[in-house]
Amino acid sequence: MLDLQYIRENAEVVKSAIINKATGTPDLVDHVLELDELWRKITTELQNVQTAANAEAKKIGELMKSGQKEQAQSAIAESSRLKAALKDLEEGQRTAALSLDAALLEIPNVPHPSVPIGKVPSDNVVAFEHGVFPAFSFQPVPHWDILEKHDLVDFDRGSKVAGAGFPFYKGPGARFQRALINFFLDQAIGSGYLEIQAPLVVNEDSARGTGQLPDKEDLMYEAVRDGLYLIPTAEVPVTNLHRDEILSESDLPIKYCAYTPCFRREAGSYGKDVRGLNRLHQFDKIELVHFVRPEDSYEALEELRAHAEDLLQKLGLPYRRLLMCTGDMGFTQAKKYDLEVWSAGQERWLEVSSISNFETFQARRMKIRYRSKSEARPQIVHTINGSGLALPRIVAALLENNQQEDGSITIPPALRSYFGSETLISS
RNA sequence: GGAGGGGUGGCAGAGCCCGGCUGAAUGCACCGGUCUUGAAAACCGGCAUACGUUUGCGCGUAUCGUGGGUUCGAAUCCCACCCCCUCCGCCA
Repeated sequence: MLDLQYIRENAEVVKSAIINKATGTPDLVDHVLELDELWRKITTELQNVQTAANAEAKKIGELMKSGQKEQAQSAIAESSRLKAALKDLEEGQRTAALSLDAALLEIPNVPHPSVPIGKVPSDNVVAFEHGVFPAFSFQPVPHWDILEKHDLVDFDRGSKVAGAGFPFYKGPGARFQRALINFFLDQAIGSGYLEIQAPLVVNEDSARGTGQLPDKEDLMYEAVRDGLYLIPTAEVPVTNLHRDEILSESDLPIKYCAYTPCFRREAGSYGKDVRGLNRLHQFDKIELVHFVRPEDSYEALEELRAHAEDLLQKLGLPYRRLLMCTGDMGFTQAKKYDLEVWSAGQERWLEVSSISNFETFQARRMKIRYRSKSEARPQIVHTINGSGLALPRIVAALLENNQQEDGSITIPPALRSYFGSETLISS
């Protein structure tokens, strides 16, 4: 959610943002400004009447005390008349506020000036590439063949027990996951993050706070009876951790890392995009979250990005960093990077991390503020988050890139102590 | 599941029975100052949030879990809902 005053003062900027993000019509801005004006008009009038009513009530108290009953009676009559007027104004204000809030929620975050303007994925800028593609003396196979050969993941029984996209990981497959989780967490802790174990369900307020509601409810599994949502990412509970709080400036920056399973309905996908581990309804991810002062947020974005890239480098995975264009970056982000690893068996890039600066967009909804020494009022923090990292596609890329002619898989040195051996072979 | 207690400012905690003098005592934290070589202590002053309005000082409105009601007037009385805590039971 953007600051209303900002929209008033920067209407054209916000309109361009809507156009560049292709997320609605710029008329929304005018609509918001009209509703804002209406709301303010009603509010001013309402407050004037309230002032009169308050004065009258106070007068009555004094008259009663001094025994001037007659004057008190006429004041009571006047007060009753004001009260009737208040009712209509209050109703009008409420209606105006609801419309205004609803319209405001339709306005996307404004992209940072450094974000390229574009509409489609091909407009994203490849900002960085690292590593070399692995060379093979044989034809490398996609990871689903490897998973089957070594019996690492059981998709069919997962389908039976839960549904498509809910696999069982078995033996070395499960162990490999656990190794990655521990490796990622230890790396994050070493970089100064505080480890968090978060609830895997959140309430409606939390889902709204990070922007999953109102319009992305199809993304989430819902426990209707209890009004809870299964988290689509740890970003939701971890960012909401400080909802409705005023932090002290000395608390910042706050950096959390959290491992959680993530649940996504992801309706409407098909084909090779969802083959194997490429896209699942439940997957594991380590999420990194920063709460920072506004002036520090772009530095923090690069810092978090570097932490995520460091993991890929330590795993020896060739990857590239995309700077997402306005049309492909999402509603709530001000700037976003995607990290993609090269998957040699499928010969394609797989997205494994998405790193974004939300500026005040999330924090304003959640009322996460801090007391600043230089400002009289509490300031809204900036939030930044990114995956560090999402497991399934990392598993896919590691299996595909490190496969050997004899069918075994070489484990990257950084993971060996976690996995317990140098190679993965059939048990 | 049974019984009881409670939700007040950054935190702790009065006020509620007996409605107006309470946007709210007091303490802590925090900020500024005096003192000090410096710090601590002591002392003095400031300090809820949001919105509206104003060039500004300021003024106004709302907010004591949420929503509704009674009343000229509600933190305070009534109703509903949400949440938390304690004890007992059950259980990993």
